[in-house]
Amino acid sequence: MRLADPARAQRILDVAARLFGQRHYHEVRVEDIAAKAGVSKGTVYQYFKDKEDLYVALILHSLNCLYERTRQTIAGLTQPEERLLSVVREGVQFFAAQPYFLELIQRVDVSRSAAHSSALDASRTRFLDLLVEIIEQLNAAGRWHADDPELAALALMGMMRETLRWRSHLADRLPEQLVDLFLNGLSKRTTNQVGR
Amino acid sequence: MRLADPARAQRILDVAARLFGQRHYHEVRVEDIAAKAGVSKGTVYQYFKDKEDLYVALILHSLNCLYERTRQTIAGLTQPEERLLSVVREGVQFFAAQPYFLELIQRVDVSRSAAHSSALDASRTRFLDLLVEIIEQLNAAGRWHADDPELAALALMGMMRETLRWRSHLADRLPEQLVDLFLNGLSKRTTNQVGR
Amino acid sequence: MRLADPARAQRILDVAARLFGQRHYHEVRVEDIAAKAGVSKGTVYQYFKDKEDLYVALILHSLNCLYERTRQTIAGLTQPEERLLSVVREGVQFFAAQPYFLELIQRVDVSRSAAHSSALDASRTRFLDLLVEIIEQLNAAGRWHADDPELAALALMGMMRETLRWRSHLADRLPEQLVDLFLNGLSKRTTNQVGR
Amino acid sequence: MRLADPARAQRILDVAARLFGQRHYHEVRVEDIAAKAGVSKGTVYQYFKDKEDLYVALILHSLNCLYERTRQTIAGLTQPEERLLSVVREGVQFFAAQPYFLELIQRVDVSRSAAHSSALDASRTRFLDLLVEIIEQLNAAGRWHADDPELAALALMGMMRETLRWRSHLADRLPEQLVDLFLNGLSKRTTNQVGR
DNA sequence: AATGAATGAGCTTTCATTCAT
DNA sequence: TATGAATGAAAGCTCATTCAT
Repeated sequence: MRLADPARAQRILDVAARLFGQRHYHEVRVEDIAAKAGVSKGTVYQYFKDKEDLYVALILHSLNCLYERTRQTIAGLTQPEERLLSVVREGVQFFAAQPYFLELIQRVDVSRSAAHSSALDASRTRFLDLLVEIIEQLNAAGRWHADDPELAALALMGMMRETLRWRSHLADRLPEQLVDLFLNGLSKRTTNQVGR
Repeated sequence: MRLADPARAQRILDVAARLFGQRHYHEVRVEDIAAKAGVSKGTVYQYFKDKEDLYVALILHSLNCLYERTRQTIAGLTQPEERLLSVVREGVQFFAAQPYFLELIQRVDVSRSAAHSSALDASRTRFLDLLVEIIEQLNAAGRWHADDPELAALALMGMMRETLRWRSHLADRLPEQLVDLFLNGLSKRTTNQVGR
Repeated sequence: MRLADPARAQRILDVAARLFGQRHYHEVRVEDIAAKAGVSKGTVYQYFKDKEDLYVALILHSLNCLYERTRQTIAGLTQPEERLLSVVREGVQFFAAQPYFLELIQRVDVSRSAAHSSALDASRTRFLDLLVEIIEQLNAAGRWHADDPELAALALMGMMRETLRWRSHLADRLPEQLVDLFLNGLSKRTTNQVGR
Repeated sequence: MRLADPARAQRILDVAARLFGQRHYHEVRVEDIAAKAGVSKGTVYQYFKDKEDLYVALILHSLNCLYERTRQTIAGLTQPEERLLSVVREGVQFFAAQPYFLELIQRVDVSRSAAHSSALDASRTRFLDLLVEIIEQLNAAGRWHADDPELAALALMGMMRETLRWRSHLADRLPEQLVDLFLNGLSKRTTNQVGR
């Protein structure tokens, strides 16, 4: 039934994204989602098996959007530094536009069902792998070096998340600042500048 | 009369810390906390006004422990690089020992009460200020430079949080790795090494 | 969808009236009301915000019924003595039919909410004013005299309440007896008889 | 154990009288009574079997005080009119001094235990009989007439209760007003005046 | 298909009562 | 005897889910 009316399912997802971002899973009532989406409670259950199903669908859907968009953006770029900046830009832009989603993603632990858990985990890993890949390209280019690319990727994600959390209003310059910090740390460099 | 067992409140706090770390606030039942602490529901309410009070007390208590411990540790150190490493070490150690608490801290948003909110915020800010202070000392020492110390502090916290979340089993070398990454980024440095 | 059964709210009110009359507010469980009304707990809360809301709705509804009925009855009567007897008759009949309600009315003090309190008070005052009005008509007619009409009205209400409380089984002749007592007291009168 | 320390039991009763008068039985906590009486919860249970026992003891005790005081006062009076006025005066004074008690008495229905119920009923009846007796004396004196003395007694009690409830601040003149109303009703009398 | 009334398990919180000290 | 910490039954209320219409 999930496909009865895609536009309607999308509207439900949109509303859910907003509400789940504002309050925690257990604080958002299915009734509220239905009301704000302009449908009835029963309709929500026609498109989604249950509340958790809606929640997981929402996360997977959004993560997928971000992933695909980012993939496309970096496809046209050759320099790993440019790719890195693009990934960060996409991420910052995406989360700044949907601030609630930042919270949402780290609440991946709600799920009880194994199927859901692994789907979520796969989606997360896929995005992380994108970062790891780019870091390995940085290594390969010989201008930078990361002993442990995955650790570096995690660190970068953490930097994005935490600064966005408290600095979302200053998101404009954030990507450059973050990439600079990530690549150069606090070293008093004279060269190796990135991002104009 | 039966005398108030001083260990009892602590045991409740300990159990609560574990459970709130494993599951979300709304998924932890007061009854479970009581049961696992070996007391009755009523006893929990004798020590804490309500569930939120217990929750906030827990966070404040733990944050305070971490803060005080860190404060003491860095008191004896003169080099800002050493201080930085110590703070990260304390943080990593603390959160690795109580993994659940990592989740806990970023759920500071539960509280509806203004009093609680500000207390939590103050506690968070106090720890952040510790980091900012050290970063400013790094600046002052002339060996490093951060344009925006608070942003850098946030970034460092994010790095710690995210890597710990997924690498808590490899916490041993983490502090050095993180400080290296934070100070030097991915630059191919020959000098400015930290952490032995 | 299942259509809202208009009789259902009424059935809940009826059951609530009976139970709140038999036992005190705090001794009546919402679950019992639901069970005796043949609905579930949740249904009660669909029709009424909370227990107090149900309670207040109940009192206001009943008081209003009594008031309207009484107003209509006396509208067709010209003699104040007849009006007085009618009011008492309506009151006695109403409370004899719903004995529990007598208790209910004097428990108007449950409400903590200002809105509820004033609504209840207004409803009470409105009925009292009806009595005061009639007593003033008795004064104006010149056949009777009350120094303090409101005090007299209160006294009459007290007489009704107390006698009904213990004599509800003899409610038939009560209105005439009460009016006689109220108008003539214990005086050994030869004239001024009322109530045929 | 009820007699371990009469002064202490009395203090508990006093406090209980005040609290039970201000709020309903179920809204007064044993803990509050204990605290305001300056004893511990356990001590309350040393003097009274349980909460209901305390409650019933309180009512019986107070009713008894009123009864005995009234008995003594009217013992020296010969005219039934004077006796009547005295009874009303005692009642008004008693309830005006302890306004909470007015509420308390009509909450005699809390008790589940048959023993308690009958004790309370007996106490109530005893006071009512005092009134009935006086009314019969009024009849016997030939100056007044009540067809149904018990009904008249009930009516008088209701008048007292209801007017006191809303006019306790004007309790001074109330006894005379009530007795006048009770004896003469609203008749435009020229004689048969009572109360100076 | 869509609705929303109805359900009832489940949660927080209170408080009379007990009993170890 | 006095205490008050501990208990746990009980009650109010919520909300995900169902299903008659």
